[in-house]
Amino acid sequence: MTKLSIASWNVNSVRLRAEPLIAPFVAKAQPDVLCLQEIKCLEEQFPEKTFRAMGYEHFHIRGQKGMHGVAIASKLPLEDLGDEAICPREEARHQRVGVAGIELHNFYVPAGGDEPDVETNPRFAHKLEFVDRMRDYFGARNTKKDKILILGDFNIAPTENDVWSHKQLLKVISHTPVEVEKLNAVIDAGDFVDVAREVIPEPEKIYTWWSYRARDYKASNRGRRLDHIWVTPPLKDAALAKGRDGFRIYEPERGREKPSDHVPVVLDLVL
Amino acid sequence: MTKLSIASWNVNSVRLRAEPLIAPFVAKAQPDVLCLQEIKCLEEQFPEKTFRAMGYEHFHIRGQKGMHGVAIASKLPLEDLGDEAICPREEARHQRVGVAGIELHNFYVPAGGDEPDVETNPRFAHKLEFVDRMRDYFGARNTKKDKILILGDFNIAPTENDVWSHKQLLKVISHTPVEVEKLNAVIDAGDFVDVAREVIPEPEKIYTWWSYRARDYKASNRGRRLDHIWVTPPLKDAALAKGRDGFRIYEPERGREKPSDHVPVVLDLVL
DNA sequence: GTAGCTGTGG
DNA sequence: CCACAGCTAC
Repeated sequence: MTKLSIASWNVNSVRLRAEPLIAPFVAKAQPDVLCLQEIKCLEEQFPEKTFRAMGYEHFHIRGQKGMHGVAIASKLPLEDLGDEAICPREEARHQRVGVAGIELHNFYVPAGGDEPDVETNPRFAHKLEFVDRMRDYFGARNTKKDKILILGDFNIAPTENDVWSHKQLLKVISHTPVEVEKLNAVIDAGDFVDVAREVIPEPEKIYTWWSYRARDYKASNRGRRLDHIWVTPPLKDAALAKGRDGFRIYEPERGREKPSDHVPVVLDLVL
Repeated sequence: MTKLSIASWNVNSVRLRAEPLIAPFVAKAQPDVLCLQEIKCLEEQFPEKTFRAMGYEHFHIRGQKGMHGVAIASKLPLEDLGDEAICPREEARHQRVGVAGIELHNFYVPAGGDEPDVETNPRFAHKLEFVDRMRDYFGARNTKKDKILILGDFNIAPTENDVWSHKQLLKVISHTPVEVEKLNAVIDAGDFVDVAREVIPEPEKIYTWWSYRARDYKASNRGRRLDHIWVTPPLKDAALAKGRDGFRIYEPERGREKPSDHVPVVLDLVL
């Protein structure tokens, strides 16, 4: 019976957030594995020293100049499982490692631009194709037997209670029916358990992201649940063992000085 | 017998420095009049509120979008003496006010670009013309009788001991012979007293600026004296009354977090 | 609103 | 190295 705690956080530039935001968070939350999205730097620019000072010795980084990028910092050794066909390596939106006997996938799904129309907006087309490739990949895996945990910024808020206003967001990318349908197809293809909704059932609202554009994110509270942690059936008991206490959304991080627009989500697995 | 203390500081963006850099400096040094250069904002963007909180109620601002710009914040009333023909108002490099019976000029002399050649570098030509216009202006004034104080970032280090290496800077704009000659012509034309060199004689080194490009400004100490305070003869006794103690260069300001590349210089006048 | 980019200016 | 501008992206 060991506890493994895994965090996911879109930090919107790791170089800007490491010292002032991520380090204080880690001092409190102490996750064993920290999965980041939108690191916005090349691998060689990742501030490893700062993370070593926080107690992380193992790294797996997929970076790009200035945009996107994902990284995993871990207290436990990471096993390189090789690249998968979900997106080209240079897109720096996906990485896969083995940790503590679990296959861990960290995703930064494309945001998709403004217009929810694949004819006029190639970014939206790219987003939908990306999610289709996730579906195809996990559909081809033996997810009923393999211990797989996938997480990250999926940039889609699937249910009515994952957004502040279902009605007002139906035509806003992140909550359009076509995106929601495709995300649910990934769930079905991989037999995934959506941990957040398992421990915090509908109709309770869940948000992990609040736009920078609001003057006071807390007052207007127009959030969305864009960040997710899913597990395959062999990990379901481990993920739900601690119930609601085992899954935490660190909402106060949104209220810090110079915050990310996303907050960390953390899952304690009891293995 | 009243004391009037006047500061000059090229702050390299007043919006960025007001709260974190200028306010703490003012809390210590308490100058009555604060003359700034390179405010890098329009008049309406000047953070007057922050300066009011520091005790300054009177303002005279010459701003431009993003570049250059000079401003005077004062605890004593400022008299608008009107614009002078030294540079077009929109260039935002010069202002003139009356304060405590003194005519005060605040200058931001053009930097002059890289190549010290008027044929190939129009910025250098502009700088030399600017200094010529200073010479012509003060040459036409009755400087033997009028109480005039001029200060600011003159962007010229006149003497060998105003730079870390006379030899290495002879062809570097700020210390070329043609610039030094023209700056000395302003001194002569206005019968000015160079207060710093009066109270800190040669060969002592004096610097007010250290490049951002040095990794450690203090270790390499490759400074230049680009910021000056000069007075006409009727103010000489007032300016020198306190001797060396009356003229201070706040060098530690260069070592702060996010500093300007210039440090403040302050003169106490005994009137 | 925030943070990258390239380019200019210092 | 630093800070604008104007740009793109989220």
